[in-house]
Amino acid sequence: MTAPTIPGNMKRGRPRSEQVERAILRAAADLLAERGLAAMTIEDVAALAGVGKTSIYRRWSTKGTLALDAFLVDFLAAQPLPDTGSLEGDLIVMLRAWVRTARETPTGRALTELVAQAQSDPELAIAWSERVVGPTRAQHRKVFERAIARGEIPAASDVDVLMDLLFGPAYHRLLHKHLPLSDRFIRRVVAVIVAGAKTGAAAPAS
Amino acid sequence: MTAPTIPGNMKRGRPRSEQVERAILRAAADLLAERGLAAMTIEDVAALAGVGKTSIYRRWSTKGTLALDAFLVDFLAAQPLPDTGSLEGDLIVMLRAWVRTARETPTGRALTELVAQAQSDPELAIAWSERVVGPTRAQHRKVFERAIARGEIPAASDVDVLMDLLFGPAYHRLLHKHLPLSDRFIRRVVAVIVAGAKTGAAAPAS
DNA sequence: AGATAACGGAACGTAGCGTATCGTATTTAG
DNA sequence: CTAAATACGATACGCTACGTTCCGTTATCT
Repeated sequence: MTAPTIPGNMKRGRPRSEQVERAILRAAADLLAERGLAAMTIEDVAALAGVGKTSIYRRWSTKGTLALDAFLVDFLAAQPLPDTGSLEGDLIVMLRAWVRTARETPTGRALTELVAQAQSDPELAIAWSERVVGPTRAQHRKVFERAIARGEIPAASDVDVLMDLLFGPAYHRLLHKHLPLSDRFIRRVVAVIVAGAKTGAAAPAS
Repeated sequence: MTAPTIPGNMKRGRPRSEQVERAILRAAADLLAERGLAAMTIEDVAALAGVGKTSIYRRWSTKGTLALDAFLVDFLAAQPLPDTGSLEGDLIVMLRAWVRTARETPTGRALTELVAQAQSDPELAIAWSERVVGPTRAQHRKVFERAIARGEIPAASDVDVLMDLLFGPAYHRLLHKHLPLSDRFIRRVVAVIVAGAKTGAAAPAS
């Protein structure tokens, strides 16, 4: 875009400081964990990081996308790709890890607020979809594909629907808070999905 | 509380006007449908209703609870209690009605924003739980209890989990927008739940 | 050496919230 | 009929936080 020649290293002025970037993300992560997204202000992030607001707005256009970056690495790193040998075992491990992150870690508590913010911030909605939903689902898909390869569930199973059946109820309880995300809940959700999938109910016929 | 005597009609000054209340709710519903919750301001509602901001704050403490009242009646009225004779038929009717309301009606479009707002508005969260989630689930529960009475699914089935399996995936797609709320999605979600429930996978053993 | 761009700091305009204060209108109690 | 109580519309206010713009300074590339 900017350079018609070699795209390597021909930017002119002072380069952006990686140290500044790290300080901003660190401060944002701390404030996010401490107060939540709604109470985290850009001015506070700048003050805590010891930088000017300018340096934040130069890198992130909205509060939501900054929070997403502060949230992203830790969250994704906490989502395992299990291989217990059975679909049921794998799904329980994945759902337990998600619930544990969402409920017990500081970064996980930002989960609900980011989903909420994405409803009125189009840029965040796109980033959320591309950088959280996409990678997460790509990883989960592997588990179902291994189950298909093992012959546990029909090859024609609608994996997208099965993934929604797995995490939809979990997000549901997290966002509506009507019932706890208990381990019993996890086991029963997985049991119904696995039993239903094995009958071929998620396959094209229906 | 206020009267130790007859609680009937002993309030002193000028009573609140029902006409004002209706005008506020009408204006709020219109602006909610037209612009969404985030872009709806209390000042606009007051101007459109032809009332002072005072009259709004006298009745509702936050923007969220006002929007909830403007949203509530129409939404609940659009959720049927079917009796097709089979669990699968009933669930498909209910989920189709929910999806249709959420996707195609002006009031339904406020659904995502209300859930979002409830994440940072404790009063709205309580009201949402009591006035939307509670009544909705009470109605859905009847459908599962009829299926149990008919012997379609085991009597010990965890109906709460089954209801989360039904609406969790729908909210999931609505909020994350990663995939469409298609009729095929509805049929497959229901098929997996019914098949899984019939095997007894939602019962206490698991 | 000179051009370029990021840096921290500060000031600014904007928006919308929720509160307070007015004079007016409506109702009940006595 | 009078007085107290409360709702009414209107307006002004203080507050917070956003996102922008300017400044003089600093670092890097050609």
